[in-house]
Formats: sequence, structure tokens, C-alpha cells
Amino acid sequence: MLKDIIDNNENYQPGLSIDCVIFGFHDNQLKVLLIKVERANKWSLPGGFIPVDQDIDTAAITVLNGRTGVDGVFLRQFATFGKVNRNHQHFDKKTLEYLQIEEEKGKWLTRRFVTIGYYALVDFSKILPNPTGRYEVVEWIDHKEVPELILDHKEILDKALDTLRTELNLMPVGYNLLPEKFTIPELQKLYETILDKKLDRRNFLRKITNIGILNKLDEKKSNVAHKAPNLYSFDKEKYDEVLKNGLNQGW
Amino acid sequence: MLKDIIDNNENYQPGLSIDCVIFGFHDNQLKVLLIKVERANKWSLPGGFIPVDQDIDTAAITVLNGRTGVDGVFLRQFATFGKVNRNHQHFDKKTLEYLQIEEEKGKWLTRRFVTIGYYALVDFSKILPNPTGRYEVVEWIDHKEVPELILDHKEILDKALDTLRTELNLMPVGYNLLPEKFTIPELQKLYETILDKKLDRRNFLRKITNIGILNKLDEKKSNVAHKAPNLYSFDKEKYDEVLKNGLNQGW
DNA sequence: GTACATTGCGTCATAATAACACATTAACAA
DNA sequence: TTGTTAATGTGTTATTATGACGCAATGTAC
Repeated sequence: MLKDIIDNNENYQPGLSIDCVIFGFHDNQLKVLLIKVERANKWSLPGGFIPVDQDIDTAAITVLNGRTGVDGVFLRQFATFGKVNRNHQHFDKKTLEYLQIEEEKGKWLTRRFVTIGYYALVDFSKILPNPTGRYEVVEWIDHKEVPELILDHKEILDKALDTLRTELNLMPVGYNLLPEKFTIPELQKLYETILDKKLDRRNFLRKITNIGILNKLDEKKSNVAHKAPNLYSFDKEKYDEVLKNGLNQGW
Repeated sequence: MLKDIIDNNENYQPGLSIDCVIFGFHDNQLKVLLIKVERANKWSLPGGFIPVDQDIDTAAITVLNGRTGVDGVFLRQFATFGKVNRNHQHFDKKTLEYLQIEEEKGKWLTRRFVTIGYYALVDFSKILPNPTGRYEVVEWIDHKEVPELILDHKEILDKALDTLRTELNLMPVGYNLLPEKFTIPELQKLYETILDKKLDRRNFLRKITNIGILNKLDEKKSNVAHKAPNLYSFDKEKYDEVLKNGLNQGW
């Protein structure tokens, strides 16, 4: 895969890559999709290169789709990372040898790469982590238990989460991370997890319903301990409207 | 200049550039610093290329500094633009001939360039627009009267303004765009200009002073029609604190 | 049936916001 | 000198949003 790209590197944007921070929500945990190639001892964000005949946004969709099999989900560019040493010695001589890449062609890879960060919000229940090769592991990992990552991927991840937190104040976000039917407590847990703080149950209900993007369904969650909570769905039309106009106008 | 870069293109990040949207405030107008090279019939955002031995943020500072002569100002990356055709045929054969660039070396330039957008907020009164060559014009232009721009620079400019508007709700912004001493009505005009809407004088005063970042000076603006308004300055310490924590917490 | 944890709905005090009234000030012209 | 004018400074009030609670209803487990 990588070798193919190197061999045909004139088909790819040089010195530029894409990394995706893919968020999912499960078991009251905000999870991140990470990958690990067998030989490496660190995990990475799923990423890829940019075909010269593709918009960068399209290339990001390709990466996301390749890893998760879903499309049409929330995907947003949030920052570009380009410190001089960010991939310094990442592909050292030994690695290139192992990958059977000639030194001359390896130059394409060993220079500084600037990477464009995208973050995605996906419905965990619809995703089947998809390794692109047999020597690769793809896994959902709780964002609080992310192991050491390669290069500056930790920085990228942190920035993505930071952006998500900020944008939570500007737009509702549950639509992308929850299944079609969900309960208010579930939505609240999502918010609490992202923001990493407790919210008052009753005030949360009031605020979230006042936005006017929720449909209360005539149905309760089944098979739960204690009182069965009501199920809700998003009113997609109103949701999109709010997304466009933003939540807090300020000033 | 451009020719130098082409001739030594191995010293620059290939296929990647930086464009700066430099905002200033003067005469109750939000202005943008634009440039025009003599031969071109359209204006451009000031931009540049990225030396391989410089962080992208550093390269952005260099561009800004080269054009305005100021440093230490507010500069923030806001988006990266990479549509396939964004610089399609920008440097056509004729242009390359005019610039005396050999076809082989011109390839470096004629491929798709992805550009990283930065926006800057500067104190208009301290800036002397600085052309880098005698065939170049640098000018402050009211953002409402921006002429046709090359490539997707209009899109970049719009996105920058959009970002600025959004961030106005998350952080105070006057510090960077106003001189050291200023009046509340001036600050309000700035806000109104950026947001493109009228604000109530009295409510604005209350909100802005409640933030706690303003020092009321024992001094009034002189040489002014009608009642002389009070002068204020920013409390840099509190300002930075608010910048760090954000204005509207939400949730 | 009873204990219990959780949900749903409501209350109240306080803070933030929007809309507006009125006095104050300084330049300018009669 | 004085009145006019257009701006600034300060205050008031009604409405809305927020934060901190109380309490009844519900379904599971024992």
C-alpha cells in the first residue's frame, strides 16, 4: 500500500498528508479510532495521502470511509500541522529497507510532511473497524486511555478534542454520535463525557429541549434497570437549521 | 523573488503555500491588506512559500512581518484550502515565459498548491504597507469593497471573516485592532463593523465592561465633535486570562 | 410488597439580556 | 453669550436564561 504510493508518488501531493480523528460514543465513553501496524510499537491516527486529482476534503472522506465503511457523516477540517521536525526520522533507513523502498524514492517520504487534521463524528453502532491490511489493527479506544501515539498524533488528537468542545457551544452535536433513537440521559452522558464535567439533569433537559431539535417518541427504552427513560429522535430539519445558524449568537 | 524560489525550489515545501488575511480597523471600516503585482489585473492576499526548515507558523509570521513590518501581533491559522483546481492555469505558459522560468522548473509551480490560511489582527495606525518589490502595490481596502481576487482568495477571505465573527463570541478581539488608547464607541464600532449589525450603545457598554478587561483612563478624547468620550486601555493581564479561558462557556 | 436507583416535572432565587428614558457634555452657529 | 445639536454617560424595567434545588413516578431486584 505505502510502497505503491511511493512508487507512484507523482500521483500524490508531495509533503502533504491527512490524519483523521474519528470519534465514537459507546458505553458512556468517548472513543477514538486508532490503528497500529504490526511492526510498530505505537498507535497512530488513521491517515493517508492526497491524490493530486482529489480535493483535500475528498481525500479525507476517502480515508474515513476506508476505515469505517460509513459515509455521509460529520467530517470537518480543524487544523493543519507543520512543525519542521514533526516526522523527523519517522521513516529512517531501516524502515525504508524493511519496506523495500529505494533510497531515491524514499526521499519523497522522508521529507517533512505537513498534515491536515480532520475530525469525524460517527455512530459507533454502525461502524465496523476496518483494517486495510492483515498486518494492521484497528481499534476503538477510550479517549482517556489513549496509549502513546506516533509523531505529533497526540497533539493532533488533543486539538481535535479541544475543537469539538468549543464547537459544542456553537452547535448541537449528538446527531452524529448517537443512534437514531436515544434517551436524554444518554445524550447528557455524551455531553458530560466530551466536556469532562457533570451537568445538572434537570437543567440539561430544559436547555436541550428548548433548542427545539428533539422529537419525543411515544416509546420507552426497554430492558433497563430502574425507570425506563423516554426515547427521542432528532428533528433533522430543525437540527440542520440550528447547525447553520449556530446556538449561542452572543453580542 | 518568485524566480529565486523556483530556482531553489528544493528549499521550499512543494505544493504548499501560505496566505494571510490581514485585518486592520480605520475610519470605522474593517480593512484588509491586499496586494497587486503590476502585471496582474486582480488583487491577491499576501502570501508566500514555506521553507523546508521552518514551521508553518513561523513561515506565516515571516509573511506577515514582511508585509506589515510588525510582529508580536495576533496571528492564527484558520483553514487549509486544497480544491483540485484552485490554482489551475494560474501560472500558464505565457506567465512562466514572462517570468523567465524554464518549463521543467515551472512544474514545481504549476501543480496544485494547497494553501494554509492565516488571519492576523493588527493595529492599523502602526502599519506601513510594505511592497516587497517596485512592481507591487500594497493597499488597505475596506472589506466591503474588495475587488475581484485571484484564484480562491475571495473564498479564503470570506472564511477568515467568518472565523473572526465566530471567535468574537469566544474571545475579546479589540486589543489587537485598536491603538493603545481608545473609546468605548470606537470599540463598539469595531464590533458592529465585524458583525455587520447595530448594537445597543448602553447594553454594549455594560457587557464589555463586565468582562473586566478594560481600564477606564482619567482622560478624554480631545478634538472631537460633541461630548468628548472617555478613553480606555486594555488590562493586558486580565485580557490574556480571558483569552485563555474564553468568554462564553456554555453548558 | 418494599427498597432503591433513576427518570420526569416543577419551583424559586439570581443573573443576563433587551428595550428604553433622561441627563450631561462640547462644538458650533446665531 | 446662548441655544441647538449630536453625541456620550448612567439608570430603569420587563423579560428571559440560568443554577440549584424538591418531590413524585416508575420499573427492577430482593
